[in-house]
Amino acid sequence: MAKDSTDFFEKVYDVVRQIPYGRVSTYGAIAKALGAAKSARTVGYAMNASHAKDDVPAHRVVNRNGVLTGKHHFPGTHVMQQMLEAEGVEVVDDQIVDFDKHLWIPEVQE
DNA sequence: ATAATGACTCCCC
DNA sequence: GGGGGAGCCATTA
Repeated sequence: MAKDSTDFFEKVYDVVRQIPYGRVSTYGAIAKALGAAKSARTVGYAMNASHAKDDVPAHRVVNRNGVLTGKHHFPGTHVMQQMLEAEGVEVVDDQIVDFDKHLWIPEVQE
């Protein structure tokens, strides 16, 4: 790695860090904010490396349906859900309740 | 450079 | 409404 390749990750981390407390965002929204709307999948890949950054709230990032698709990548089983609930985000069956209300779009809020 | 993988998304049946 | 297949992009082997 090394190189500017990490720059893409940095951009993803930067956006994720901007997600306010009690709010969530989607891979597509983040990818779009980065200028690569079709790189939603790549954003998820970047999140895979987000474990190295303890300041990246990956638990606030879900798929477009508001489903905790990446919960399996967390150390615990319901860690991601508990974290969201701890922030006031209601989660049921690995899915965020009132996702539209908790949804936060970087470029719009930006 | 090619092929395979993945925390996604869209289109079709 | 639910399920299956293809597309896109970045990383790794």
